This record gives sequence, structure tokens and C-alpha cells, in this order.
Amino acid sequence: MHICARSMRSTKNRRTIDQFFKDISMLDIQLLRSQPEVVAAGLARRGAAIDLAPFEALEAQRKQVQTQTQDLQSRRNTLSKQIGMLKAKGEDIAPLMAEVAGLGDAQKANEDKLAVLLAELDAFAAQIPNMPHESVPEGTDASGNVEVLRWGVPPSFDFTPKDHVELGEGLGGLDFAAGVKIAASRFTLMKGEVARLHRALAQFMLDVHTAEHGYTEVYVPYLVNPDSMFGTGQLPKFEDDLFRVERGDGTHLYLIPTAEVPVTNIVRGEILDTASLPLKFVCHTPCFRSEAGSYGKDTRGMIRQHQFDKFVMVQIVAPEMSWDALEELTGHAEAILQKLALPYRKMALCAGDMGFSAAKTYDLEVWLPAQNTYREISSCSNFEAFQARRMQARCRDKGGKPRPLHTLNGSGLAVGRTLVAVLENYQRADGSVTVPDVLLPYMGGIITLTPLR
RNA sequence: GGAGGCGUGGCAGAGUGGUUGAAUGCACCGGUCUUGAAAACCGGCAACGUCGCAAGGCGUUCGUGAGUUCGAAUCUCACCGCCUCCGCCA
Repeated sequence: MHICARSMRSTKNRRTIDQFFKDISMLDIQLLRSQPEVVAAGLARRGAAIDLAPFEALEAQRKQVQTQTQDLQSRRNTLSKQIGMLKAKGEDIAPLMAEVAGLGDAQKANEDKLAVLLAELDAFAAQIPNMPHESVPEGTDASGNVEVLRWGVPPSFDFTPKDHVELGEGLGGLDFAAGVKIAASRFTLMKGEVARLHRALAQFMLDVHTAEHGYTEVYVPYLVNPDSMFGTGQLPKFEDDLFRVERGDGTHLYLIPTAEVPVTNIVRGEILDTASLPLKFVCHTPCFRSEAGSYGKDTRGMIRQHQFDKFVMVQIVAPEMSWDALEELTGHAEAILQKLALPYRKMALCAGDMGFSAAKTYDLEVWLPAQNTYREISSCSNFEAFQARRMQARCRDKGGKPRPLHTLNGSGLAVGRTLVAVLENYQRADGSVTVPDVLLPYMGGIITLTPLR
């Protein structure tokens, strides 16, 4: 079982108490202590059980050892100060020196013991997912998700619609074999008009979010350090899904699986003025996912790739604002689909189907004619204080105490899957594809993607 | 990659082993004064953890980690970051 890297890094148990607590409590450690039954109930809704007995036993020990350690420390500090004073006056310090000499070993032993206890508590707390919001539907898997709304009408074709693989290859714009040759399976090469359509989608999304939705465009590193991955909750539990890059000096970085990681970590360790909130960032990046364990799923086409482009919208808000912000942010993702006239439905994920860090999640699913079904194209979540606590990201009102802020993010949208949706929904019987109206300004006069020959 | 310099509270900036969690200034908050504001004056103002009903106590933190010491912002070592100069490079 993993514990945080900052815990692992230190081989000797001389870390301060404070530093240990920085590592834990994605969940509010106070909640776990004071109302463990609330935590257990929340976990049960996610279909997970928790055994609180070990935690309570550890916690009792921690309390006793920590108090004792601090008392010893206090005693030593007092004596040391006295030594200083006596020495300054030129008096005899031998008796005090004798007393303080015995303190060292006892204290060291206590500190070591405490460090072990705190590491165990850390590991325990770090595994507990966020508590689902009360409005989250009950359910243990995707079948429990609730459709909130359906927008648009799936197109009806008087021919059998092709899937995006057939369409893209016919257009000479998608080359899956080249992706495999150059890299590996689940990598794709785009070219010509299809590549341009992909770029047009990205530019269109960026323009809408910055000009109409009030987001600030950011450009971020695509490789991030482990601390950032911990901050947003990818680590310690989901390292297998990440591409890891070793460095010559023995450290390592990770390729981002979503821009959520670098963008949300902008506020890691910061105390922001509440009046300066909300912060709204939009960011377009490639995303890299190793997706260990997904072999055999969606192997055809561009639906599930190791590399794909995606927009993320991130909002950093005052705690009391986050539920309104979730509705707003989801609406921003919906606006893109609406402008593209792509039929979609909005799903409220049930407790058992939500991600580790989320308090509530809406998925947007776009209609894919060839699959005759809706497929996920955006996921919008409110994490409440879960990520913020992990990242020590706080806000402060005038004259007030710092408190964890709330973070949200949503895809707006996954560009590759949007491309798939456009190809399939805008196709015509001859294999050509009409360019959606809103993309025309970005297509340099191309109004139809035409098949080769 | 080579040489040198530097990392202290929201900011600026003192502090080189002992009642220093840290001078001073700015910013900020409260008050006096003023018709109001400004100025002036007075007072307050770090974070985190922990114990406590509370008042408050205790602990930790001066880039990070490891050492020396009864005691470290201050001494030693390693690492990280930033700045300057040289070299190289998209």
C-alpha cells in the first residue's frame, strides 16, 4: 500500500508532526475523528466499507504518544532556556545539564514512535474517497446514473451511417496504422482536412470559453512532479494509469493525464484573498493515459487513446459558491455541444460510479450514430475542499482565518471525441462530412470534407 | 555544462549559537482625533498541529532534508530553487 511520497522520501522518522499532517486528509481528518459514522455512511453510498476500529486504536495511541512527546519537548526547551540564562550570569549549569542529558533518548524514542503512528494514520486517511453530496443518486455502478436532460435529436440517416474509423480513413485523414508504426497501438495520426478540423475544434472551444464564458487561458507543463499528482488525487492510488518519465538524477515526472493536474495545482500551497475568487482557467493540452487494465475496451478507433487533446475548465471558488459553480461550469461544456449542434445527454453520476475525489459529477454524453448510443465526452465535478485540503490551497476573508477553498473542473471538451462525434453526426451518404457552421471561420474556406477519389 | 552570489513573515528588510516566532518599514485590521476623508497618534496583525467546553496552554515551522549542540534562522553536509557571468542550444 502506498503512502505519500513526502512520507516515503524521509527514511528517518524525524519529520515534524506538522509535515505529516500536510500529507494526509484528502478527507477532513477532523471529520474522521469526530464523526466517523458520517464517513462510514458516505463510503457505504459509494459501495465501499470501512473498518473504523483500527483507525480508532491508532488515533488513541497517537493522542497519548503525541502529548507525551510534546511534554518532553517542552521540558527540554525550558531547561535549555534556563541554561542560557544561568550561563549568561556566570552561574553553575552542571545540575541542569545532568537533567537534560537524560531527556534526549526518551524524546527520540517517542518521536520515532509518533512518526510511525502518523504514517499509518496518513496511509489510512489517504485511501478514503470524498463524501458524495446529498444530491448524488444512489447506486453502485453506471446503471445507477440518472439522466438529467437530453438535448437535440439524433440525426436519422437514409443510409447506414459509417463509424469515424471508416469515415476518417475514407477522407484520408485518420491513419491508425501509421500511429502504430511510429509509436504503438492506441496512437493515431491525423492529416489534411481532418487534422485541420481537429485544430478548428480546439480553437473554437478556446475562443468560446475565453470570450463568452470568462475563462483565462493558461499554458502549462505537460510533465508534472509527484506532489502535483497527489494534489489532485491521481496518486497514490492510480499510478498505473500514468506514463512515468525517469530523470537522470533518480527523480521522475509524470505525463499529465489531464490538464486538471497542472492547472488545479496553480493554487497549491497558496492562501488567496476570498475577494479575488473565483479564478477561472481554461487550458488545452494533450493528455496521456496508460489505461492499464483497459485492454480490449474500445480498441477500434479514437475513442480510447494513449494520447488525446482535451480542454479543461478549472474553477477555484469560495466554499459557499461551489454548487452554483458546478451548474455553471457544466453549462459551459454543454454550450460547446449546443453550438456544434451535437445531440447529447447529461447524466448525474451515482455515488458508486464517481471518481475518487469528486463530491458530485455530471457526465455529458454525445450521440454517436455508428454506435447507436451516447458516449462520454465531458465530465464536470465539484471536489469541494477535497483537493484543496490535499494541496493546502486556502482562501482568507478580510481579517478572517484561512479555510480550504473549493475546486471544480470539467472537460470542455475532449477534442478527439468531439472530432469523432462531428465526423459521425455530420456524415453524408457519399462519405463526405459537412463542416459545422460554427467551425467555418476556422476552416479556411473548407465547407465539406471530401473523400479521396 | 563551468564560475560566483542568494534563499527570513503578504511585501521590503534586519538578524551569524542562548528568554528571537523573529527588529524596522510598508500593507492590512481596530480605535482616538475630524462634519467626512487624509494626516498624526494608540493598539492589533504568520501558518500548521495538538490538548482544552472555554479562556488559554504546548509543539513545529526562517527553501528542503540530514547532522553538530543542553540549545540552531545563525555552524556542517547534501539536495532544490532563483540571480549574474561564460559556454551550448530549439
